[in-house]
Amino acid sequence: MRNPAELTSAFRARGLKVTPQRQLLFRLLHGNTAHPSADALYALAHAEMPGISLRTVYQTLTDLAAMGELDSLSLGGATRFDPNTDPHHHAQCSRCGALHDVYVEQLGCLEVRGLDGFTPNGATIVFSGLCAACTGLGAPRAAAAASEHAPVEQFSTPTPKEQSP
Amino acid sequence: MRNPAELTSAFRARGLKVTPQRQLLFRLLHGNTAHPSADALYALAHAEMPGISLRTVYQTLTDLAAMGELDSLSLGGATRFDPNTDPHHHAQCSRCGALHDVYVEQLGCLEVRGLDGFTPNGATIVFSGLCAACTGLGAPRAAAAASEHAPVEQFSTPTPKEQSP
DNA sequence: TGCGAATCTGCAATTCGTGCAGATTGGCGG
DNA sequence: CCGCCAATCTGCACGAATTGCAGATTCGCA
Ligand SMILES: [Mn+2]
Ligand SMILES: [Mn+2]
Ligand SMILES: [Zn+2]
Ligand SMILES: [Zn+2]
Repeated sequence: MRNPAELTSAFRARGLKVTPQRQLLFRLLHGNTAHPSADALYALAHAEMPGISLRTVYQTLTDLAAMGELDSLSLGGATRFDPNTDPHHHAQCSRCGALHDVYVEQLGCLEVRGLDGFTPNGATIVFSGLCAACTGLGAPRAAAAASEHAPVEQFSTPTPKEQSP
Repeated sequence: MRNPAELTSAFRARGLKVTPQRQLLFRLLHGNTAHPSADALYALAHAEMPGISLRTVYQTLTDLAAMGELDSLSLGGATRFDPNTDPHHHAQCSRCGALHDVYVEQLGCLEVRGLDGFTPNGATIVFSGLCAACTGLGAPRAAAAASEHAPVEQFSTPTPKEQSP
């Protein structure tokens, strides 16, 4: 999603008002890589603005998502919001639930069977496993971890050439 | 998941009882490719056994999933259950919500960046688009259809050689 | 500065499940 | 075939995550 200043313009342009509640959320979301839930954002927002309502957080997140400034992820449990709208995928820790961005290339080499008649418009990939912090710790926390038959695939990692943000 | 007769043995073996409610659900689920929600199954079950409780449907689905006889899918909205536990992926229609099985090969050729420290255990792919029945019809029904920035990738389809079920 | 549409906030209502407790029943032992 | 009792079932309360409402406020243009 764009920065707070740009969002301010974008909102005004659409006839939407720029309230202090919205400005706070713009700020809390910009560059946020935690993929927070509405509740998590409410906690952050509430710390800086005790009077803000959870309802307003939901409303603003919905608006931003509708404007394409946020992606929303339904992975079981509360919906998580993502300010990073670049095409990318995710890796979710089955123990702590943390979500990390993952960039996947060469999607074109996949051989897909069963799409007969279905017109794909995009695909979402979610890797499941243990995050760095949880590796080595006990079993998964959530119930939905009955993954005994999960295919342990191996994925190639491209040469880690420099990145230019 | 296994057939009703095998499940009956499996349940008895675990000290679990085989009640008429469970037998009915075994039958309704076996070979079911609709990826039904608990509610949908309850509707089917209720037609044949008016007295069955929704609670029992939930309970049985949970048990079957825990035994690895069913996979459960959290894709937003109600959890969907899948008797097909072979490793596979899904294509969901953004208009009617229908889910179709999709088999993906060559996962190993994917170049994945960002998994630093994360230990992947498996991946789930969900293709989004329009199913055969909905192709040509209006826009998506559900709200979560703000997919203006969805990457329209192209996937290769392997030679449709015969299948031997 | 004023006004009115857009917002905000608090709370009721929904949707999807899960926790409980009392009434039933499957399945083994006698 | 009979009885027992743990495993189940059913109905309902409760909880989490959202969404619908309505009255009180406030942003932003005139
Ligand atoms: Mn992301
Ligand atoms: Mn399936
Ligand atoms: Zn973790
Ligand atoms: Zn469809």
